[in-house]
Amino acid sequence: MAVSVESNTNTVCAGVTVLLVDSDSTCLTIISKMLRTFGYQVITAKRATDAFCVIQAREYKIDLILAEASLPDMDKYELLETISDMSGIPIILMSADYDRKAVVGCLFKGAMLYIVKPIAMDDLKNLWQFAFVPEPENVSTVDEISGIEDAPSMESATGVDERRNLRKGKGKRKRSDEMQDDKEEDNDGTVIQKKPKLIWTDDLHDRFLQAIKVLGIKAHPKTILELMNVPGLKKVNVASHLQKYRLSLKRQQETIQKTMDIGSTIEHVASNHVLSEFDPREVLLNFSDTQTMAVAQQQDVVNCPTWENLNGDMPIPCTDFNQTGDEVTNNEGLEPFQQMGNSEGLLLEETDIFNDGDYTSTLFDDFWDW
DNA sequence: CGTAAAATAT
DNA sequence: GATATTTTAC
Repeated sequence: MAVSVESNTNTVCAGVTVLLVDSDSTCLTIISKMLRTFGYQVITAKRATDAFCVIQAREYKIDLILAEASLPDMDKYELLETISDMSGIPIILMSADYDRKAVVGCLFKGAMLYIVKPIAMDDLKNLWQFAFVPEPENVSTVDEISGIEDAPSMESATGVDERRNLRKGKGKRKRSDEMQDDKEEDNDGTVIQKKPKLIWTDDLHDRFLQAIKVLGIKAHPKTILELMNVPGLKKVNVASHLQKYRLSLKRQQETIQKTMDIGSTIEHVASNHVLSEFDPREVLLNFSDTQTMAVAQQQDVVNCPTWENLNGDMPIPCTDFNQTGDEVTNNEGLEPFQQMGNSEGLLLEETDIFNDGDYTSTLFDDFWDW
């Protein structure tokens, strides 16, 4: 990494490679552009897991990481800890909220700097300097001082952990005006991370569908979960999704009934449509390779119409159980998800797509308020 | 444990 | 205001 400190402002940062991590496409684009005008080399990632792939692949020598603090798939403390464990690359966080506690917490957890969005050019101009700050020898014991709870370890790669369930007494939910950030404070002052919301991406949903295809319509959450074999996915997640799935099935069936009542002429056409064979898309679920990341990002948008693209109604998946409810029994020797690789790509809390302008990313609430 | 319904979040 | 997801209650 040759850093040329030239008098030309624009090339001050030449040679410094920044890994930019932000789930928000617009942020990613804008900040990336800004960085490049200063001469940074920029690699982008939309999720923490993607960032980890880039780091671990070591295809690039990354000098600096600039990451959004509230990534959908991992909380900031865990992010800091994981990255410093695996690379020691200096990390700079950014966030739209000016939360002093979060800022200080992140600094104690090893962040070099915490920038509050919106990001200005001047914020980025001198960041390259952090690439040269030597790593501190012992980072431990900081936690005791700061009183910040240990971030969960990498075992739960998705940032989904049980700590919330360990709380004493399930008191009432917090009022929404207390639930600003992704954390809350316990009565002893311990900062507790909230579980990010799980997002059922097309891929995750496909996996769910395939599990159901194998298990039959009366599959139960537990078995579905087992068959799906997605790290970090919880039974409640599946149960909830199953509930919604059944609802949408019911709705479909009802509308079908109606159309059949109206005219018997179209009857057979309609049922043919509904019962069309489930489309087993080729193996697309592997997010663990670096090379698939770009593909994955595109897939999020381009993929076949399911669910999100269908106004909230789930697609009818397969013929095996639609009408009869009979289970499918040809699952002998079937290991449907074996070859799909471990799907690390659990997406939490926020899609990286701008979906029909209904909601824009929270990161840009500053600019477009509702 | 599973499901339905209520609550919350976005 | 709708919908997706979580939490609660049974």
